[in-house]
Amino acid sequence: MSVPVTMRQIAERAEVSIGTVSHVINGTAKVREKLRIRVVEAIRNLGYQPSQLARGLRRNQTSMLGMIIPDVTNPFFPAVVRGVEDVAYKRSFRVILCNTDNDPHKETSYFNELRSYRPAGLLVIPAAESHIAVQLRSLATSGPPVVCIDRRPTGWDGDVVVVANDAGSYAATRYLLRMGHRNLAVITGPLHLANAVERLKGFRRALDEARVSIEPEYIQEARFDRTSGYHAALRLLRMLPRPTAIFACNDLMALGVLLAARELNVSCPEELSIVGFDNLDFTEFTAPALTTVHQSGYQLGATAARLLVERIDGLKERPKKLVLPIELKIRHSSSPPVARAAANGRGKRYSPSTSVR
Amino acid sequence: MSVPVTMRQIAERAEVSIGTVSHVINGTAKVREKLRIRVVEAIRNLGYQPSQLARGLRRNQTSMLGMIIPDVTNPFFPAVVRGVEDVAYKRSFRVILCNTDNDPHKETSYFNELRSYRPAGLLVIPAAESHIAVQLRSLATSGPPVVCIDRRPTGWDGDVVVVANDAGSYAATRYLLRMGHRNLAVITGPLHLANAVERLKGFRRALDEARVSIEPEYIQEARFDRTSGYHAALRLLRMLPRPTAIFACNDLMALGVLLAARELNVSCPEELSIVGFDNLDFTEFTAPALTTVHQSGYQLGATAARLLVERIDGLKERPKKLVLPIELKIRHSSSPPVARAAANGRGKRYSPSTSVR
DNA sequence: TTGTATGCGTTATCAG
DNA sequence: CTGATAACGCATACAA
Repeated sequence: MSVPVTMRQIAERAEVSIGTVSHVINGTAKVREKLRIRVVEAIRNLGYQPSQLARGLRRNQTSMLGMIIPDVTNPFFPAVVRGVEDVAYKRSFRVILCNTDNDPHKETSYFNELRSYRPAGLLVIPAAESHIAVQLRSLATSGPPVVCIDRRPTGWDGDVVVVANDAGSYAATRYLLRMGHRNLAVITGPLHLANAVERLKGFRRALDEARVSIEPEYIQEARFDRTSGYHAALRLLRMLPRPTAIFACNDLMALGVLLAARELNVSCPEELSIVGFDNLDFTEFTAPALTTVHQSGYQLGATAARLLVERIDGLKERPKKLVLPIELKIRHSSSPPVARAAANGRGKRYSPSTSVR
Repeated sequence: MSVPVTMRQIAERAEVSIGTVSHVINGTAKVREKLRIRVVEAIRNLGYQPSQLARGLRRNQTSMLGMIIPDVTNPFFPAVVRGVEDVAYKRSFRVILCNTDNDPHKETSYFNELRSYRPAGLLVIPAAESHIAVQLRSLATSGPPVVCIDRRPTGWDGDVVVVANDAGSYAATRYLLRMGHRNLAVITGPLHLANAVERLKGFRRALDEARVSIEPEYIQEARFDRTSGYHAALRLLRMLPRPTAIFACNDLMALGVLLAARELNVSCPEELSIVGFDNLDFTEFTAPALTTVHQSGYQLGATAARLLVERIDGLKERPKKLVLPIELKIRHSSSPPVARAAANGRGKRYSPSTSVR
């Protein structure tokens, strides 16, 4: 029992051929009940566990789903992983997770290595500077099916599951505008990322429709993390006139904004409204609680996994682009601009009685 | 180029035998420079990628590290994963992550399946009701090395990396006692978990040393998540006399306590001091910011991975238990008890002038 | 229905 | 140093 038990041993134990054993395991041929039982018992008794390595080699396919993500530590991704996990597990696929650390080289190396394990399918959330599209295409015909999540790498025209980024920031911006803000700033993600671009686009669209103009320096590009959001906010909050509202294109950056505001003694939401994007757990517990655009990481993952499984099952339709809906969660980091903001030089739109609450 | 290229093809291309190719790839024998170059070029040109499946089958060992964790979604674990990732990657091991959803069955099935991929080593953070110890032992001699992280499953006497749980809660409790609290309550994790028990033990030890007694109902067992922490806090806060301080054995539960306190209009820290454990990111941003016991998930993972790699390299010493240090982070959810608390019937230790701030 | 034999892509053992 | 060749554990086409 110390050395791994193989099919041969259970064949001997059950006094059948090794081929028969394989058949009862895979249900690939009818086996006389008597023998079947003997085989099953032998398997149980010897605690036999088929070698995935041998099986995969022979079939040229394993039952693993490879999943490549930029950073487990980013609080948005774990929910996506869970979504994938749950639907994969039901279909008896196992998911193996690789963390690229947002490093394109690591991404490439994981990608290649993963492939050589012959996974049934691949799920990838591209890294920031990902060049993965070229490798992805190379296996478009021959390799396992791939679906990209959350970000579409430039040059990739296969399956993709994303959220309605554009609609999300559009809704957030409209909300700010309706409350009377005219001095809006935005902190975007890295603009070589498709989703960062889309979020900026939604923001601009809302502004254009409302015929509100924006100074170029009110558009700050950051890296989707807290620190870069914090620094961008510092720059913004020192500008004159100071923006009365900042839309941060994800919650991590919104948190950075909140921290910067605290540091500069700019009160939120009285002097500064902040809106984020993602609806991460912590947004409920910051002070004040963050208004944000909700997107479901879990649904993102689950949907992508479902699509991937369909592809594995042989779905031949042309590449799909699935877009998940978003929802604006209004909490306490946003309010109408108050007179104090007007002191910065813009017109007064509120009487002094609209005081700080 | 559409079908995977094998060693045979690069052997033909380089006009050498397949064995030679293997030798240049693995450096397992000296090869004449001329041939070596030809081989290397062929590999580059054809974009050859060795089949990990075949290699693993032959060697009965792959270069994967299997990692089993209860729940990616639990904010403490991603840091651990990152720690593992970083040291593994440097040694050119790839880690494959499996999420058990805290389900012992899933844990077992992942464990067995993982084994059949012949990973070089296994890292496991046992699930709550884990019975994995028995399977772990079965492979103690024959299977790949295993190191357990964070929790030692009952019955497992192999390698383990944990934090100084006992010392952590001891420090937290002493701190509360020194500030004058005498009416302490604790919310523990599931008490079949070794680390939950240790944290409770540290709490008790501090109390015993200070000769402060505690009513049994002031010790509430919960499940290490926010919801169960919330409910436990609700129960606690309705007791008379009401505790003036609650030590929650992890931050998620501490957050639950904070929420419960808000709901019941019990102000923190004036009427209730809260101390957590873990020092998750969000603890800095709650209102008030949480005092908590810091433990480094990253170090936990990195240390465990280092130990595992040593074992893979053949380290034969007897099982190690590595204990990582902790550190108390004092923030704003804790303060000396005030007179108001005394209204519950306990002695007055503070003059009324120590008012609510 | 069941057994036999071949090959999946490598590595490792041996001759040469 | 290099080239055959035999496993590794399994699935499968084919024979019986």
